[in-house]
Amino acid sequence: MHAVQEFAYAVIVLETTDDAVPVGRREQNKIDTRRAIADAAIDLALSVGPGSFTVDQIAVRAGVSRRTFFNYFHSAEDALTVRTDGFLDLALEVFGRMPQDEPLFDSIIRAFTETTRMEGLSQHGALFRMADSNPDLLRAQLHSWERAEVRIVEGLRRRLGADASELYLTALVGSVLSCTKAAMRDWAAVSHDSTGNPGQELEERILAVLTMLRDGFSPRTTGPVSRA
Amino acid sequence: MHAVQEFAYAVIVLETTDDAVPVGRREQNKIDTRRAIADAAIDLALSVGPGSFTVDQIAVRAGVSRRTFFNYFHSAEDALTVRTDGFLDLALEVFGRMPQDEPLFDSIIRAFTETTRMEGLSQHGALFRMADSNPDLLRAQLHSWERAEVRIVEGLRRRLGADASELYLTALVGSVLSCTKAAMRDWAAVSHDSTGNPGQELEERILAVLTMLRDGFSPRTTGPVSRA
DNA sequence: CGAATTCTTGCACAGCGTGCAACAAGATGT
DNA sequence: ACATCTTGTTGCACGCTGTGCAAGAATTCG
Repeated sequence: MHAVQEFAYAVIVLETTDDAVPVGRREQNKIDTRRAIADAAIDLALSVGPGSFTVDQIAVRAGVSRRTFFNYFHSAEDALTVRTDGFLDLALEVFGRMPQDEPLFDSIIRAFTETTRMEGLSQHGALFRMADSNPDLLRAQLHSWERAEVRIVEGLRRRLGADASELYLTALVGSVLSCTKAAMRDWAAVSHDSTGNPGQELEERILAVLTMLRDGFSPRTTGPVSRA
Repeated sequence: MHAVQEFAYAVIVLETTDDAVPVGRREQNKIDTRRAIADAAIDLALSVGPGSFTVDQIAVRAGVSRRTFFNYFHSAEDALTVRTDGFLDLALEVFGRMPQDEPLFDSIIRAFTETTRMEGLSQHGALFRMADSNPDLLRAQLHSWERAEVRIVEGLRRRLGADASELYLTALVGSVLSCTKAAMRDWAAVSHDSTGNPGQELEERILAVLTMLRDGFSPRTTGPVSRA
């Protein structure tokens, strides 16, 4: 019994008008279920804290059986990484739309900074901070970045062709993601009590740190953004 | 009943003459037990493959109860990261011995390349490759690198003083570790059937990739090492 | 509508991770 | 050497995890 399914028609109409891709009922139900589970997990994590709830509770809240939960995610923490996955997937997609003749690092920087503007960032900060006190969640998030790294390397290989060695590609992408991760961590660490535009603050950090990476690290430039 | 403890005397003598730090029996037993567990886990992983054995099997092989295993490690995969932890700890220690007036990146590069020469690398490659087919082990390893990142940031902060922002530090260390990780992955991927000196091959990769990072990535240099 | 496909669900089961209390081994002081 | 305190080990119990399997329900297809 899908709790989600009650809204199936409405959602289909909305999604269809958006994508103009008439997706079947099966596929749509799976998308909805996945969403419902992820939302339930995030809600729970935000309310009672990460690691303080069971898979059963997520399943109940999502209107799904325990077994079905495990058909979609391997663990409770995995359900909390859909936001991270989504962000990185979107960044990759945006990157794919960049002009091929543009300098590589300009494309990379723009891909990430522009992605920041589209994504709802409200939950990202909280999720990031949770990882500080929850090793399992941290691992899940690290895995999420790792999976994205593989996809991005593939996308980059398509752009650079066979010129670049595998080592160069993985080192480059790994560094870019490490810097982005550092920027998001730093951004998430500052308390977001309605001070300025959060999205812009993140964008500035990403820009700063990726520029630093492009030009080579050097101790003289200690970075424009500093924290107490 | 420690199986390890049978050798307690001999080990103590050896260790004491090495370190000149007379460590108590308690502490020494813990070190031995930890070693025994880790060795048992790695042996099992190498023989039957990762994820194909239980904690009980590790405990039995280490001559320790199941409960004691969990006093030392949180999971079977955690016991497989002691090598990675050791490598990164050693690198940090070597880095700490570098002259303060040396250019930062020279110290970093030398710290890693020299660490490669001291560490027994036989198991590192195998452990790295295992992670490809075992998500849990991959997560554990990623976590290991993450923990090291924190320690290294701290060590670097001590060297750079308060000049460097937290964002700069984490981005720098994260990139360095990502590059090193990429080098080790690339190195581990090639089959090590007695072709040349494995240690040197790894060292070359680390040197290449960290130099690239220091000078800034640029698509013209596609990296000296290429794979089929 | 009937058949084929695919998803959900309940069940069962081995294994995980931890709190707890009893016990053993090492450390400490006289 | 002995009594005592501290610290580490062990077995037990218990709830939760993750997965294979088969039955049933929903969707798709002809």
